[in-house]
Amino acid sequence: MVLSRTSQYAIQALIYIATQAPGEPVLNRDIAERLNVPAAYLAKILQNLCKHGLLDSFRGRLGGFCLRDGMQKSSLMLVLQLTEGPDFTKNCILGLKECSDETACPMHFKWTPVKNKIISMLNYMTLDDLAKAVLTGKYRLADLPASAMPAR
Amino acid sequence: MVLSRTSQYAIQALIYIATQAPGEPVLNRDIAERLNVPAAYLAKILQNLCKHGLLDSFRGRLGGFCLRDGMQKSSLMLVLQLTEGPDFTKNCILGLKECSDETACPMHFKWTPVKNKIISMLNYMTLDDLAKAVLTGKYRLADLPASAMPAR
DNA sequence: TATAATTCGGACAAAAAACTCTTTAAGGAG
DNA sequence: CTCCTTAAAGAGTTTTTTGTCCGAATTATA
Repeated sequence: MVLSRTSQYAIQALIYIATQAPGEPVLNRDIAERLNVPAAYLAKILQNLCKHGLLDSFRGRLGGFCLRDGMQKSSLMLVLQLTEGPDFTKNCILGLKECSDETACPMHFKWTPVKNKIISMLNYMTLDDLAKAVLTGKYRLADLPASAMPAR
Repeated sequence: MVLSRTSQYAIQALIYIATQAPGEPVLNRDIAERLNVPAAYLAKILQNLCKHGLLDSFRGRLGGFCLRDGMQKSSLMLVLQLTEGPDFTKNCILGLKECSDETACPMHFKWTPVKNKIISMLNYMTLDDLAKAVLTGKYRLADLPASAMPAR
């Protein structure tokens, strides 16, 4: 339901970076390990976020990724527009090319208000908020690794 | 956003069948043409819906597909559980294997109420309702074919 | 300057989703 | 019984998404 793996990885990684000291580059390897996602794939995703200006990257020793200045306040909507495409909220739930108040699919008027709830939620939540939530220790950013699973 | 092509085709086809005279089998070919979707692919989808008891199918002359008795009242939720898998509403938006009120991802408590809106909408809408809406002529079940596009 | 650590970029591979083709079985009508 | 029409079933193809690999470029430090 709802998000591609790429988007999920992107959001997780951005939140993780936002929990770290700002200005201190975070290693792709560390993020991947922490989130338990494939490092090489994650690297591609982070590179893409760099290109779009959300992250800064640094090569060589002491390199890594960090949030570009000000981007702690980015909404999830902004992130998803980068990973899912600029109009991922514009699509008709039944896949019609044309679906608007004037030329509506039979679900349109029921779906639109629900979609608007999703959109406001995504606009409302920022990386900062989510990072703060994680830092309280009450929330999980990734599944526990198998090694941390309780012995059955 | 939200649904696979397979699910979209399934819903469109079911609504279309529900708009036709009950008990009169509808040809796969006709549905595909009407909805402008690949016929061979649609056939697979309809076969699957048969296996799960939503449709009845008949071979040979006068053959085709029709809604199994009573299934006009099926909710979209039921349909989607067949096409997307039985717990497509259970997944964490960030993709965590474990995400519940006790072990929550940082989006969990914001996402859950929105997800519940989606779920009630899907439970609420039935094939019958949607078919009736289409029959008013105010809604479109498929994009206009290129041939029906206004000359530029 | 040499070295080690890191991202970058491109090509490649595997898996999943979307879609096609071909053959078979079944049913209705002449 | 035969012919035509239809869905069923299975294998195969294409496209997209996800994931891997490797060599090159960049940077800090010794």
